[in-house]
Amino acid sequence: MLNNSHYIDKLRSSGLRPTKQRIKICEILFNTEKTFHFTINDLVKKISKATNDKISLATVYNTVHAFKKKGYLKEIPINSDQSYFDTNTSHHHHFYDENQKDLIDIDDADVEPVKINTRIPGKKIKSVEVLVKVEDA
Amino acid sequence: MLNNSHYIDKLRSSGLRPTKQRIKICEILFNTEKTFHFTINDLVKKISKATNDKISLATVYNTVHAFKKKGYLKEIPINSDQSYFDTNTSHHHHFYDENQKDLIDIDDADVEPVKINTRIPGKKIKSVEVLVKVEDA
DNA sequence: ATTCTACATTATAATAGTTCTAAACTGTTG
DNA sequence: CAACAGTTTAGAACTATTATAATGTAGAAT
Repeated sequence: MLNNSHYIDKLRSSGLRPTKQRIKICEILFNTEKTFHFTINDLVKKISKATNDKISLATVYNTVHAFKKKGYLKEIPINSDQSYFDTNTSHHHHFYDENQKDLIDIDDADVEPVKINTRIPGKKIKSVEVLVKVEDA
Repeated sequence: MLNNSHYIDKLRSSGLRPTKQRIKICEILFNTEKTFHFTINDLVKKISKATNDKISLATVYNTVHAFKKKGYLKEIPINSDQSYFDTNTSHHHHFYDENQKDLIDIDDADVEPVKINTRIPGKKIKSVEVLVKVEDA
């Protein structure tokens, strides 16, 4: 168990009360060196491994959405039966392995900037996401 | 009611029996000059406008999936509460208007080819999809 | 510190899209 | 035509997600 004061400050400063559920979820999501992708279901499993006090499913959803809204998580647009989230909020694209149903980051240096030479009048670009679907060769 | 023999041939030659439900759905999806995007719900509405003999929801799902498998439709990867399909199966990317929840084709000439300078060993690229999310300016 | 209040959590119900089931039906082949 | 495999169908089942409403709790006010 590491020092949680960092998460407490982070939560408080973004207007989220540092409840023990949110702190626990912060530990699971942000205590790692490497960023990763997960579904709600993945996260629920990680939580039940990491603690004895279970967190209700509704809270997991609420927390993930709150973190997404605050920019601590990104949702990755693939159409799957469930939503994928990414703890790496920096700009980057993804491979999606359709056999393994696994998401893999593409280092932004490995993608030439995507140039869109057209616009929708009255609209501004919010994001440009590249999804490279791969399958067994 | 146009000449359906074209659809009948097309279906038969791809190993799908030309049932009246499938022919009707072909008419709705492929009789237009312009390609378009739709959800299952959109398609069900179109069908009920176009015919009195209703087609069961299960059949609509079955047919759309069969057509997708045969390459007559493409599924567009956005995470929404429902799946979007595209009758334009040629290579192109999309704008997604988050306010209107509307998909708009991007002419392939308006996008510089996306270069991915990395590979996953043992995997081959199946598709490269760019989704440009836009919102009210 | 105790009380207060707005925000959070919880179990559960509700919802919505999609898939499954198994019986009835139909196109195709022999 | 008979037989069979593929197809359609209504409805049930399933799954991810969201809503509900009661209970709990963090932080501020007293």
